[in-house]
Amino acid sequence: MDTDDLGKDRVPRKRRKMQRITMADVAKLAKVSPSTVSLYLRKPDAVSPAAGREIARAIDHLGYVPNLVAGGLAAASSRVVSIIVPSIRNAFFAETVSALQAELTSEGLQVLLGHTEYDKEQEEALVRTALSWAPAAIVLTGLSHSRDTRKLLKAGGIPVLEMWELGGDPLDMAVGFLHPRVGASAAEHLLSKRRRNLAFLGARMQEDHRAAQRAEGFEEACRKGQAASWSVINHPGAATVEAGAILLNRSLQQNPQLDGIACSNDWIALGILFECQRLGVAIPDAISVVGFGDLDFSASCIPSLTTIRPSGDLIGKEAARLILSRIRAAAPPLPAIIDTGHVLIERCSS
Amino acid sequence: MDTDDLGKDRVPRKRRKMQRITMADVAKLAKVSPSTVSLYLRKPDAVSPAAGREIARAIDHLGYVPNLVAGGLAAASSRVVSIIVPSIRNAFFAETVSALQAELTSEGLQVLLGHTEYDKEQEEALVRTALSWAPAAIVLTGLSHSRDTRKLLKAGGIPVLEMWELGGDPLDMAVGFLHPRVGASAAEHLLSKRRRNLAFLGARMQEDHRAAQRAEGFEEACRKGQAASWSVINHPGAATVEAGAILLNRSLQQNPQLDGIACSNDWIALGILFECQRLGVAIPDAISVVGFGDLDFSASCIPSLTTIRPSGDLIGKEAARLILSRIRAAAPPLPAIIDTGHVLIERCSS
DNA sequence: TCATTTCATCGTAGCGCTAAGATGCTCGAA
DNA sequence: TTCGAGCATCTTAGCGCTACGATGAAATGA
Repeated sequence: MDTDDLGKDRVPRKRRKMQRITMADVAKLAKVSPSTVSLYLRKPDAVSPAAGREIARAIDHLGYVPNLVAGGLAAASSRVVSIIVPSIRNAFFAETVSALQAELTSEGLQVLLGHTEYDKEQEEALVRTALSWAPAAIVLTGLSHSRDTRKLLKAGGIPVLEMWELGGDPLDMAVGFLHPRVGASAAEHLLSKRRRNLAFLGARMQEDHRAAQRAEGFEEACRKGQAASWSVINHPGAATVEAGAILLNRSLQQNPQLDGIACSNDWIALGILFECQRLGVAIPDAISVVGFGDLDFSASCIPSLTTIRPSGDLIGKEAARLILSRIRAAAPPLPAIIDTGHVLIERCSS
Repeated sequence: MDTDDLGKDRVPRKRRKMQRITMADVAKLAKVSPSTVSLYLRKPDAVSPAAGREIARAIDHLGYVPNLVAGGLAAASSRVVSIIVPSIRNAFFAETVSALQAELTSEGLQVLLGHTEYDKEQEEALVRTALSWAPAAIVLTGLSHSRDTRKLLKAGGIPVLEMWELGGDPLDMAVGFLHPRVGASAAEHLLSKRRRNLAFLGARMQEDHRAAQRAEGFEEACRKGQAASWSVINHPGAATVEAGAILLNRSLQQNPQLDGIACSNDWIALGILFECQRLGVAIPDAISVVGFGDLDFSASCIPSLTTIRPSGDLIGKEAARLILSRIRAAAPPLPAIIDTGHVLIERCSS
């Protein structure tokens, strides 16, 4: 049939013809209206069992996949939680993200991930795009953000959760612990082992200000305790096993009396263990070592590592709990702050 | 009559009054039409410099944040790439995701993350939700998926990329390497070191079938080479340092002649290093060890680890490259397959 | 000179869904 | 019989944006 002849009547614009199966198709097949399908999908109990069965059958038959983009637009909020961490390669954040995601996924929420590489401007850009998705919530790492980031988030009216750090002034919710206390615990432990010449060895502390906070807490405890000498040494690169070896050599050079080391994380501690083995320095006889993180290897290495466990997993779980309760209940924005604390695990390296 | 009718029901429905700043607000302030603003945002070169300046100023002044949800709906495709990996805690995938994301973010694409925990049904559920977002592309790990997953993806009409594995029949694009070849390389290397009683120690191989493939390649090479004896031992739990210790003890018990070990990854290898130190077994004199992964610590541990580097980073970069070219060019769906290969790095443990 | 092309800009119809309010329908009470 | 209440279901108006096609002005050609 030649439709061109009838071309004078209003031709519907050619539009990208998504052949996708829509809710209307399901509705037609189930012999109900689209809104009943929508209702069924959101609150199955609100439709009659008979209609529900029909709809379920139609969905199954057609292989219907709801379009969450359209849903998000209509509902002015999407089933997405945006998580922004410094780096997903970092075992700490990988653990937290993993736990958080497991909890959120089971509630039908998706995770939109971003990493800042410890760059505040990058973070701001990520927050901006995250907001473009009208997420159900935004999770950030730490309490320190650029002024514009704070402004964006305050204007956004979206639940915000800051994790892995406490002690400052959270935008909304916060789950984490006090990093200065971690540094202090390490120092106090070393002092209790009659170590008097201490050092805090950290990496990337110019950017990772949580590590810097641990160093500060360490120094503070040294000052208050009976330490004879103490210092903080930073390696500008990433916190790796190699960095640990470099840091150990620098610190021994600086103070041959050194007998107690706290590390900004367990990778560095492991590097120190290896380097001491290489140098013939006995651990813990000559030097006690305390790590941070309680990573996978910390219990199994030689000697096993005394370390401080921050519970990245618990942070993720608690964060998920707060977010879910906020999303469900639309609770008033009372600042919910959860301190997950830290635990010093004494093993053979101290 | 008409006027009566009009008069009485002109009550506009109360609607969630999003106070959000929209493109129309920007357009009004910049004294252009909304579509010009949209055009400017998508193709800045297509509008006149003068109009562009005005629009940019208006955006800045209002603090306008585009609504990507609406954009995605209108354009029938969102600026999101969905990445599904077994576990983000695994350093391999963390590395790849990180690289992939860095590349995609710089092109304005977001990453929607999911993890399957090596469960095919979980993967199917994730693919389903991923499709609900009408993503610009979907990235999966491995070539092996449930039948429904394959069906969903083929029907989706969305670019699909499978990574970290080659050798099978990809759905669309694939970036990875041949795992059997990795196992074979390890075996050949051990044989070249005059090791004759070999073992492949792996973890979670009932689920991680890429590790199982490496084991198969290892056995195949043993069979073809001059190996006197060989075996494959699996630890059902996760691939950790602890698992390495357990596996070493089991394999020594099984074959005290053992003089060459290949591991399904470097964590296990590290566990073997520690356990050998504990048992007083000299590496590489008594036993040669080859790992897989070339992780952070592999060059620095004692002895430094001979290992096979799979280049998770490169996989991520190449994957991003393929996806971007596909999105931009809407190229015909010729299967693009990239082999990133692997490199054996000889160090002191063999 | 007028027709044609080029270019920036505009008007507007959806994209697929949600949610407020409207509409029936059934049932019990008046 | 009438009236509401209670409930399932439907109608409809957007959500904010993109992309198609139209418009009008300037540039070019014959």
